[in-house]
Amino acid sequence: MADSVDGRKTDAPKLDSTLSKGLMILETLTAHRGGKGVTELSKELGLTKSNTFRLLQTLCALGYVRNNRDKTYSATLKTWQIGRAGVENLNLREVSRPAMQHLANETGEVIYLAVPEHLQIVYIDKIDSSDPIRSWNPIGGSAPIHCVGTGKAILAANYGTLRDTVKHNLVRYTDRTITDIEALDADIALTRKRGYAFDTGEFRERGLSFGAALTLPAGEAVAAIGISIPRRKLMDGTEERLGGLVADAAQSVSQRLKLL
Amino acid sequence: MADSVDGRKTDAPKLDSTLSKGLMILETLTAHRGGKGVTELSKELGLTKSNTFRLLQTLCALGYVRNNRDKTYSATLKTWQIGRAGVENLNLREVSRPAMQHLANETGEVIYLAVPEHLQIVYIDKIDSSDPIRSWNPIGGSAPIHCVGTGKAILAANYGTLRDTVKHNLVRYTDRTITDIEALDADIALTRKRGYAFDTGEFRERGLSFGAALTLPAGEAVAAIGISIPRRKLMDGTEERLGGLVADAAQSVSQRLKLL
DNA sequence: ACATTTATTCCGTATATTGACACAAAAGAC
DNA sequence: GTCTTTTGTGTCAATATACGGAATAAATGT
Repeated sequence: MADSVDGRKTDAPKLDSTLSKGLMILETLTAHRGGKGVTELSKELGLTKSNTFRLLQTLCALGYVRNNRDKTYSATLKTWQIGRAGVENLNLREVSRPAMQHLANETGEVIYLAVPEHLQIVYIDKIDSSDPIRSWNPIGGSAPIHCVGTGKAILAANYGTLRDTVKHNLVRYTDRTITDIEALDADIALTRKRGYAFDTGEFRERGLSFGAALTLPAGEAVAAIGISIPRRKLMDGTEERLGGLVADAAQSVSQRLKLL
Repeated sequence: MADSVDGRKTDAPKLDSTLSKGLMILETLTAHRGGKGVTELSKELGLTKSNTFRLLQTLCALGYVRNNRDKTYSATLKTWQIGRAGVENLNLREVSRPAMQHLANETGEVIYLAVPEHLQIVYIDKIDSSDPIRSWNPIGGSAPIHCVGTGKAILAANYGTLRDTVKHNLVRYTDRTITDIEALDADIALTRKRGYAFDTGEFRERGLSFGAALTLPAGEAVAAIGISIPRRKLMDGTEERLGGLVADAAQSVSQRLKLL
């Protein structure tokens, strides 16, 4: 009841503490360039030195962590390798690439491929623009689902199951962020009608984005393709053009997904 | 002394079992497309159903695993996201990209970026060739350090510290694999002399590769750039040309690394 | 040389994890 | 439709497991 906002440090509600701690250590180590010492880690995570030490030992034995010769511990690439297998399994990237490339050529803007995760979307692929002023989300990065193009597109496709969950999580990021469920209802309806989602700077003030969902035969959205542009580039007709393009691209990829 | 070759199933020497089991589950789930049931998992890993169940619960609570509505569990992308941060920290990819792209344009072959990990190298980036018959290592994949171009390049740069370790691990993969330490000594010496490593099909019969190391100011190799080509493409002068190119590329990237 | 910080080991103890069993809810057989 | 089998989920006591504190060792700084 106390961890709804923070959700991090937290009293464990009822979970295997040792696994939990081990993963915390892993997270901490991967997040930090270079190694950390035992003491440093234990303080940071509020654990005993002994405990931290033993956890590190097993993480080493399992190959997730390396013990550098200067007595400092750092994460190996194993975590990434394992995680990558997961991404590869949904070979969305491969299937989506051609359409994304086409979009990139056609628009010259940054193209994203994103999948839903909790109430966020995670970018699993992108094609960069040559424009020096361009969107800066890295692959692996995430954004709230209710205020970016890709997210709203996915939301629109699965609104039945998602509406109630997002309802209480409409966090504000900019003036334009939709924080009212009724406004969201309307926006989603519009999205469904025109076939693409349009984010008018609801997450980052100066960054607009378009999105359209990739759907399985069952109709469920598993990902979305998106285009991001700087606000200043928005001109008459731009919205319709980019929106149409991204919708077409998503359509064509969804088509391919059926054949797998 | 029993797990030096295999290193996998293993008798735990003395490690926190719960963390170990939890990570096993995570590995298994990420490796398998689609979800697995708790019974299936428990059988596969030789654990109790209750135990598996509880571990899954905590993995869910921590966001690493999702419980699908058909009662099956599957890995989320969290593992990957976390691991990715680790890769991002060495922003080698960013720095290396231009040189790799140049190599790709110049040669039309597959270009790899690899980092050492234990006695292997892990591919952290690549640029694909349009050639239908091309190298097939995925990003995130790995290869033995002593028989691919990138690996041997790294080996050559850090031979002082690595020689003794690889000495007992010269596993054979093809007829050409170097399994004799003295032969390796000679090959490494040659590599240092000419500035690039040349793998004549020592890992995969039909796949040749070139490699050159990326070194830090201190002289330590942290990664390598490689070119892979099908054996049939090897002609007079090809070796010198590709070797020279990859050496130059690595040189230029190493230069940039100094400025960070 | 001494003081201080850090990594590593030891060990008795209690807590947190475990596995057998029980129950519920599907799935499948017929 | 009922019965059987399989799967997911909860319970609970037993004890093995992981824990924390203190002791040691190694490194670092002064």
